[in-house]
Amino acid sequence: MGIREIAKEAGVSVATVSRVLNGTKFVSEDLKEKVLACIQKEGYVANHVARSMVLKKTLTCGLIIPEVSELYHQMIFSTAERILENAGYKVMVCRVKDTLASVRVYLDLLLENRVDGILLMHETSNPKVYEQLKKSQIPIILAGIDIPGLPLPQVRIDDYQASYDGTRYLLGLGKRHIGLIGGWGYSVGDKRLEGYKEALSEAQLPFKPALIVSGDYTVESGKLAMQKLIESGENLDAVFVLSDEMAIGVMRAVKEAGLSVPHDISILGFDGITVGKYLNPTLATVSQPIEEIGLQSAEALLHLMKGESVRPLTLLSHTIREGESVQ
Amino acid sequence: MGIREIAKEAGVSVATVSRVLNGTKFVSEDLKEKVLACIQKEGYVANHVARSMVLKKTLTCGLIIPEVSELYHQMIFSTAERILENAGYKVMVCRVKDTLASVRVYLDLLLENRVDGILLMHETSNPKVYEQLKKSQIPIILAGIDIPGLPLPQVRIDDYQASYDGTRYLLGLGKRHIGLIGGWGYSVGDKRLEGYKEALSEAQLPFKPALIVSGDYTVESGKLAMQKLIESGENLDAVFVLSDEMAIGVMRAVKEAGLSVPHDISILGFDGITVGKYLNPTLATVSQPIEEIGLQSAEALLHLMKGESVRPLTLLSHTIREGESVQ
DNA sequence: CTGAAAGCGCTTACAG
DNA sequence: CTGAAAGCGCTTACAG
Repeated sequence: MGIREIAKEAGVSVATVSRVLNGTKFVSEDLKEKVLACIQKEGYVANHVARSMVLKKTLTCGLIIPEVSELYHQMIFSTAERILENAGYKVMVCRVKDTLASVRVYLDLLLENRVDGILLMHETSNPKVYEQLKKSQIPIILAGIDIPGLPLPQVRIDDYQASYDGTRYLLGLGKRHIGLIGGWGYSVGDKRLEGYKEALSEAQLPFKPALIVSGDYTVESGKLAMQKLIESGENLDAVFVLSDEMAIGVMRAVKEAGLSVPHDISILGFDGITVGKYLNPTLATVSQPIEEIGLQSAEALLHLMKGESVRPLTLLSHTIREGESVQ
Repeated sequence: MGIREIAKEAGVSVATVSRVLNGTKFVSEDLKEKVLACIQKEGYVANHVARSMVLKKTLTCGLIIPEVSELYHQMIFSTAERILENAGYKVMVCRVKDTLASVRVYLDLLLENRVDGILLMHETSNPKVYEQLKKSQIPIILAGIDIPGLPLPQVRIDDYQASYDGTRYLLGLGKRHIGLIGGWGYSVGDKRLEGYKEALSEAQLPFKPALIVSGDYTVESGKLAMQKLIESGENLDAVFVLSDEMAIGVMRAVKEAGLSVPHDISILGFDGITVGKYLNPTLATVSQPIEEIGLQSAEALLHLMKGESVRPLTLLSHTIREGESVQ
C-alpha cells in the first residue's frame, strides 16, 4: 500500500499524491479531495523511510546520554526532546555506559542511520572518537559538557566558577573542613575540583587530599563515599557533593552514622534537580539552569541543522540554591 | 559516497560490496580485503535508511512513555532499551504529556517511520486510538499498563492485588485511618483504588471519600495532595501513596506541617524506585519488579518482532518493601 | 564465487 | 495545474 496504489485509485499521478501529502505545490481542490479520500479510506500511512532517502534528511536527531546522574540528564533530555519535537524532529536515544569504546559505537549507529544532528551529553576520553567527530560534517552540540580540543559548540555553565562559588558559599558560612565528593577524569569533574582548590587556597586553607573522595555520580556511590569520609575520622564540618544524586546518598550515610544534617555536618549538592527541594532536609545546591541547557542546546542544534552557524560557547549562569542541608 | 563508489574503487560489483558489508554470502578473501581497504580508506558509512527501505524493516523500536512518574518509567525504559539495543535495535522515544490526542500523534509518527515494534507505557482513553491500534499489524507490547478492551500483550503486576496487599499491610500495623493519594481515570489507578476499598471493607472499615485525594503522579502533586489531606482535619494515621515520587512530596508536606513520619503518620509508597531506599526516613513501598517489567516487555517485543507469539498477559509479582516511613 | 539488473516507496526537476 | 520518468542507496533473486 504505497503512494502508487493511492494514485491509481484516485486516478491521478504519484506526483500529485506526493504534492497533496506534503503541500509542496498547489493542487486543485477536486484532485486534492479525491486523494485525501483515498488516503483516508485505505488508511494509508506515508513511508518516511523512503522519503528520507530521497530527501537525504531524516528529520531525526541522535541523543547520546550517559547512564549516570539520571535525574539531571533526564531533565536536559526532556527539555531538548520537546524543543526538537516541536520543530518536527524525532529523537533517537543512546544511553551510554561509561566505557571508552561505546561512544564510538553509538556515533557509528547514528551516522549509519543518517540522523540530521547529534546532541552529545557524554564526554569521552578516547581520542579516536574525536578524530571521527572532527571528520564527520554532521551538526553536533555538546550539552552540559566540555571536550577540550574538540572544536564543537558547547552549551554549559562554567564548572570551575560554579564550584569555586559553591566552596566560597560554605566558607562564608564559617565551614573550615570541607570534604569534596565527585568523579574525576572528566573535564567537568576536574574543573570543579580546581574551583574547590582555588577557593580553599584563597581562604588560606590547606588542601587536604584525605577530604577528597571519588564517586561515580550514582546515589549509592555518594553513600559509599560519605561512609569512607566518615570512617576516615577526618575533621569535617561540611561536604560539597558534585551531584545532587550523590548528595542523596551522602545524606543517607550521615543519617546512618547517627549524625545529623545540617547540625553535625552541612551538605551542599550540585545540579539543582527538582527532587532536592522535597528532601528532608531540603538540599542546598549549586544549581545549574538545567532546562535552559536543554533548551539552548536543542535550539543551537536546530540552527546548525538549518545550516546556520552558532556561537562556539554559550555559557549559562549557575546559582546557589539555599536549603536546609546547610547552616 | 555510496556503495557504488566503493565498488568501482575496489574493482568489484556493488553486490559484492553489499555482501562483505553484511556477511550475507561468502566472498573470496582477496576481494573482501580490497573492499574493506576501500571502505576504511574512504571512511564509508553504510546508509541504513536505504537498507531499511529495501529490507522493509528498520531495526528500530518506538517507546511511548508518559511524562509522569519519571523515575519509575525511566527505569523501565533503561532496562528495555538495553535489551533492545543488545538485540540490534535502535530506540525512538516519544514522551507523552497526558492529552488524549497526543498518543495518536506519536503512534502516527512511529508508523510513518516504520518502526518494527512499539513498547507502550502510556494508557490512553481515546477509543479512536484503540481502533487504529487494532488495525495496525505492528507488534506492540503494553509495559506496566492495562488497556481494557485492547487485546495487546501486557507485562505488568496485578495492581488490584498489590494495592490490596499494601492496604492490608498498613491495617496489619494497626492503622485504621488510611488516606489514599493517587490518580484516577486510568485502569492502573482505578484498580488500585478498588484494591484499597476491598481491603478496608474486609476489615470492616468504612470507606471515607474525604480520605481520597488525587494527584498527577508528580512530586509536587503529592505534596499538594497531602497538604489538602492535612488541612481537611480528618483523622489520619497513615497514607498510602500510589507512586513513590508523589510520596516524596507527601513526606515533605508532612514535615512542613510540623508533623513527623512515621511518628505522627505512616507513609507507604508504590513502585519501588531506587531513591526510596535513600530517603530519610527510607520509604516503605509496594515494590514493583521494575527492571523485570522492562526486561520481560522488551523480550516479548523481540519475540513479536521475530514473528513468534507471546502470552497475552505476563503477571509479575510485587512485594512489600519495608522502610522507616511506616511503624 | 561474482555480477547485471530490478525494485524498495518516495520526491522533484522537466515538460506540457 | 498535472504527469512521466529519473534517481535516492541499498539488497537479492537470477544467471553465469
